[in-house]
Amino acid sequence: MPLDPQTLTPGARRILDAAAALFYELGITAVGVDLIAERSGVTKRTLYDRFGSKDVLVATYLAERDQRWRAEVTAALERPGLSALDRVTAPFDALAAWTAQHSRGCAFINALAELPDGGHPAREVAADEKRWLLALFERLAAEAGLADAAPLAGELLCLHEGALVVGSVLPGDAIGDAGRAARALIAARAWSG
Amino acid sequence: MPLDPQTLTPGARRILDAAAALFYELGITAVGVDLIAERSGVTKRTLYDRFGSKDVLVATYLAERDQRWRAEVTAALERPGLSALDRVTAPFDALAAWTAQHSRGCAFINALAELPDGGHPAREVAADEKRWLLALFERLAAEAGLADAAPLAGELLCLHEGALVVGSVLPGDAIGDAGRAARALIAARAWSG
DNA sequence: ACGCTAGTACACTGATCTGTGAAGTCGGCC
DNA sequence: GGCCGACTTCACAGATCAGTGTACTAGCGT
Repeated sequence: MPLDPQTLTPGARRILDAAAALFYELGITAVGVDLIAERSGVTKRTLYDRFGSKDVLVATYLAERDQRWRAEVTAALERPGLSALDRVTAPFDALAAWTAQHSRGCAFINALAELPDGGHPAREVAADEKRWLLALFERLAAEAGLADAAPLAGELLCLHEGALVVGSVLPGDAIGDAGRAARALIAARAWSG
Repeated sequence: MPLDPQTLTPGARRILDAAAALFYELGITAVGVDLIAERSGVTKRTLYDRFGSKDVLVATYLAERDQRWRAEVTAALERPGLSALDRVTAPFDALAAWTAQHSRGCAFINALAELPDGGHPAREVAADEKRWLLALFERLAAEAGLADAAPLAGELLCLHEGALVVGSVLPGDAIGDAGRAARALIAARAWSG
């Protein structure tokens, strides 16, 4: 349902960039297509010619953000010198770097909060991101030889998402807290398994 | 800034009840005052006579939800036969019961996602709820004689909020996962401290 | 009889919302 | 030359947005 963010016309590129910034900072429902068109230096007609609807534009915004976030995590995993156990908590390191530039919390969580309609194309994109991270945690835990990789992955995902939420609401180092807790949970499994 | 949800006229009561259901299910920005008035069997004039603005109505909605949630947690803490360690994870038990009736996630997180404007009266209500829970975790941990109660409380809050988010997005028992992780973190501290 | 509070009825403002229709411009490509 | 894709301009639809003004009614306590 979303467009491929890699194959966009120049106008569509500017539209998506402007929309991404506005959606994230002000909220999806609160931002109208008129504002996006004005901000990207493009007419509303072009916006609809390229994307067809606001819903598709929203889905494409999340799809591109998902691509970038996965690339960030992948890069963190490819850092040299990581032990198998270090790799399990690498997404928390990526998250620390990510949130330094994105202070309004998780775009996917925010989108899900704003778009309760189960049929909205953006919901599937957002849910996919969470599923991907859960599967990644499970794979990394299994590769580290940890027992009960599946339930551990669920626990790590909770810590991860919670850190994202808490960090955007309260002062303090929520991501540091979560990373520390993740290492403690992993250490407990490493001893017993 | 919010009204006292305890001292409402009959009309205001119906308005708040209808608004709470609609805000939670459909989102705050997506719900207009006309719909709230119609749904509560009251004219829009009455809505504005009672609440003054939509923003105050939103803040009052969150304030009442906060009251009810705190009562739920307090009740869970007063169950007989709880050890001091059990009490630390009691909010996770309350959360399990709570989410059985509220499937659209955390009203406060959702509100913060939708209302980026720092001046919105509802933001302070939502942030207060998180601060209260963080302080509660710290108090319970200290009462259980656990070392480093403050950082532990931060970790537990991440697990708690993460469970709320993950549970509303993916299938599976996120709250069970988080509760198990919380007990593991506490056990690790109980041994060392 | 008086005033106070709660609420109704309803028209109305001005702005904004998503989305469309029709016509025209521009450059590149075959 | 001919065509196409990208984009512009502008008007417009129909709905909805938050919020207001005015005039009215019903009940209650004093």
